[in-house]
Amino acid sequence: MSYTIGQVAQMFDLPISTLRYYDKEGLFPTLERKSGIRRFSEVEIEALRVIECLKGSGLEIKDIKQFMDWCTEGPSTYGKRKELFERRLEALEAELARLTHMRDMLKYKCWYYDTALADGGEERIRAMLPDNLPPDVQELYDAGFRS
Amino acid sequence: MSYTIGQVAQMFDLPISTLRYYDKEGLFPTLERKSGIRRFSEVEIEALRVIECLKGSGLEIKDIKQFMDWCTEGPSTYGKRKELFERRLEALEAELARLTHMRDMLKYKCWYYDTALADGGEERIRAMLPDNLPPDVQELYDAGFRS
DNA sequence: GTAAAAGCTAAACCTGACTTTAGGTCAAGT
DNA sequence: ACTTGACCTAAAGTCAGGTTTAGCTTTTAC
Repeated sequence: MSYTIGQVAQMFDLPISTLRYYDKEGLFPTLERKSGIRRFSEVEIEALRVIECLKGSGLEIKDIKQFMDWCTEGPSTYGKRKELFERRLEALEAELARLTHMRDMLKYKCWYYDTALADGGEERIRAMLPDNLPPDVQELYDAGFRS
Repeated sequence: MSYTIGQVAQMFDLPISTLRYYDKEGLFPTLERKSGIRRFSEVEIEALRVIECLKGSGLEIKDIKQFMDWCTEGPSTYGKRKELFERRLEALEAELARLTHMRDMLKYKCWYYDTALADGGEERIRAMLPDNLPPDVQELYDAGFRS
């Protein structure tokens, strides 16, 4: 069973141009053609599932291509694949920590403008700073800034 | 007290070109000049702290400019500023959820290749799928894919 | 007073991940 | 046979967020 590019585009809700772009970037190393027309098999469908996943974790196209090539190359590349995921996991955990911090900052800003709006001015809040904030807001404050 | 562009670049460890770019994009609405040369005051220094923070939370330059303009405009814009931060907070929480899911997927992939490497092949893992994984890995599996 | 260092602008260039365009080929239905 | 729709390529365009370049002017140090 094989699919045309249009069918695959529908299945994954992707523009056709994106599929052609992925192909051009080498993400479907074993993609076959019949008189010039691409025929996507289960292998490419599976590859696309992988691509969506890896993309979502922040990998760049060239790294995804590298991974695909390693998969084609066989068991001798298990180590490299593992390292790729380990590096990505480390980067993603750092990003999660950073974003968690940013979320606290944003919560603080929401509280700040909520209060300013209720007060009609920033004077009362500023008088609370930096040590007389409500306890739950105090926790957020360290992530904050002053504008 | 005022600073030259070079001094500010050093303070924030930013290229001079970036500061000029921010200025061109309108991020320093009250920046003064003396015979053509920029003089950064405390206001701009504070603006830069804000910029770094907002950028880190994922705001685009044009939204940061909007925020700066609202700050210049005064208390009548508290509501708009609050909404900006609320929208950003919502987007960031969605992103955090997504990345947490991706982290689990990556953990699963690390386990997968770690095991494949120890086994010298994927056969044993594949025989465990999808229901006979170790309990801690099983938790990660729902986030996984098959390659 | 002069030379080097630091500042200035406009405009072109860069990267990543696509998208659009222009012009041509292939396949399916009538 | 012919039209229509789906497919093809190469190359150019897009967007964000800068960076680089070329050619000036201003400031600083001696």
